[in-house]
Amino acid sequence: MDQRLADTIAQDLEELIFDGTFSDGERLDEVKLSEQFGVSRTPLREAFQRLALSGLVDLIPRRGAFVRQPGPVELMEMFEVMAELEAACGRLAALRISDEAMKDLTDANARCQEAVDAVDPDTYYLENERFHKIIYNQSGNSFLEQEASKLHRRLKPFRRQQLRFRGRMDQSMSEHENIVRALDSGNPEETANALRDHVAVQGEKFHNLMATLK
Amino acid sequence: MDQRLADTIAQDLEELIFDGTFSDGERLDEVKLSEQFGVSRTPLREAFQRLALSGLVDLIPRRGAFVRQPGPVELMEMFEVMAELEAACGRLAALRISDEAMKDLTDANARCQEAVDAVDPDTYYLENERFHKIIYNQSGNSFLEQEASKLHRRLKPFRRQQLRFRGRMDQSMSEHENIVRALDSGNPEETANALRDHVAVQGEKFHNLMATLK
DNA sequence: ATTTCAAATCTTGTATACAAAAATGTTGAC
DNA sequence: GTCAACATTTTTGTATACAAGATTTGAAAT
Repeated sequence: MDQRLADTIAQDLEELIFDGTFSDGERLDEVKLSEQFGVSRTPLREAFQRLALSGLVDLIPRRGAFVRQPGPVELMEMFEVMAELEAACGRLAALRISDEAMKDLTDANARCQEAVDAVDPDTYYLENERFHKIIYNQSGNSFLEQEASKLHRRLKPFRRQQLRFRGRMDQSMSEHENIVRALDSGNPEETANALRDHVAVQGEKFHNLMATLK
Repeated sequence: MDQRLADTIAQDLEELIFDGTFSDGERLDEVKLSEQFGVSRTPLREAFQRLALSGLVDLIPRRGAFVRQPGPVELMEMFEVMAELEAACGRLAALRISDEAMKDLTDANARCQEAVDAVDPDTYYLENERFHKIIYNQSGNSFLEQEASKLHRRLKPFRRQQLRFRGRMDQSMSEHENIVRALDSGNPEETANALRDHVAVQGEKFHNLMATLK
C-alpha cells in the first residue's frame, strides 16, 4: 500500500484510532487524545486527515473530528461494492491466474476445510482471508488489488462475527469450491458471479445479524 | 463527499496541489511550498496526508513527499478498475433507475449528440460527464457513487484528451446508445457489459495515445 | 582520482504558542 | 421560567520553535 516502514507517529496513530473502539458521533478530543497517547496535537491532526479520507471520521471545520460508524444502510452498500470488487478481481484472475497461484488457492481452501472440520472459526477466518487475497493478487491489477484490500480491511470488524452463524462456515466452503472450479475452468463470467454471490451473502448475513440485535 | 464548505487551509491546499502540475518523482518542498502559498508548514503537511492517501504523493518518513504520477501501467490498471466500477453502477442501476433519471439520461445523451454534430469536444465532455454521473447516482448505492466519482476525478486529466481522436466522439455516442438501451430494458448483465466496454475503450485509446507520444 | 569520514547544513517530525471561532455560563429583562 | 446579550472558557486552526534524522560538503587517506 503506502510506505509501511512504521515510522511517523501520525501514521501509527491512524491505526490506533482505526482499531480503537469509538461510538458513532463521538467527538475525538484533540487534547484528551494527545494526552492519552502521549503526543502533541500535531501528529494527531495529521492522523485525523487520513482517517477523514478513509471515511472513518467526519472532519467538520472549526468543530472537530467526529467518528463515523457506518450505519446498516451504508454497511450494506459497502458489502455490495466489496462484492463487485471481488467479482472484478475474479473476472480478471480467471484469465490471468498462474498455475502456482491456483495451487496456493486449493491449498488455502484445503486448510479452510480443516478449520471447518475442527469447528475453528478463527483459523477459518485467517485462511479464508488468504484465499481472497490470492484472488485479489491474481487479478494482475495491483491498483485493483489495493482497492479491494482497503475495503476488505475496512469491513473486517463486520465480517468476522458472521462465521458464528450456524452453518455459515459450511456454506462458505461450498461457495469457495465453486469459485475455485470457475477459476480453474478459466471462465471470467462464472468466476465473477461466484465471487459476487459469495460476498453478497456476507452482506445479507450481516443484515440478518443487525436485525436480530435490534 | 466530505465536508465541502471550503474552510480549512489544509483542505484548500489539497486541491491546489492536486490540480497543480508537478512532474513525477518531484519532491514537494515544505518550506518552498509554504512560502509559495503563504502559509505555514502545518496545514501543508495535513494536506500531504490526504494526498498520500489518495495516492497522489508518496510520503516517505523523514524523507519527504514525492509526487507520484501514475505510469502507463498503473493508468491502464486504473482505467480497468474504472470500467469495473461503472459496470457495477450499471448492473445495479438497471434494476433501480427511476423513470425520471431515465429521462435525464436520454436528455444528456441528446445534448451529447448535439455536441458531436457541432464537433465541440468540450461540451461533449461536460455532457458525457453528466451522463455518467447519473448512472453512478442511479446505482442506488451512494458508497459506490462516491468511489466511482473519486476515481473518475482522478482520471479526468487523462480522459479529456481522448475525444480529440478522430471518430472517438461518434464511437462514444453509439456506445452511449447501447447503454441507454440496456438500461431501459432493465437488463443488468447487458448494461454492465456495455458500460465496461465503453470505459475500457477509453483505456485502450489512452494506451494508443501513450504509444504515439513515445 | 576515489573513497571515507566527519562537520556543517538542510529538512522533516513533533511540540508549543497564539489567535480566532465555537461552546458554555451568567446576568438581567420580560 | 424563558430568552437574550454579554463575558468566560474551550477548542480548533495555524504559526513558530526546536530536536533529531538525512543530506551535502570538504578534507584527509589511499
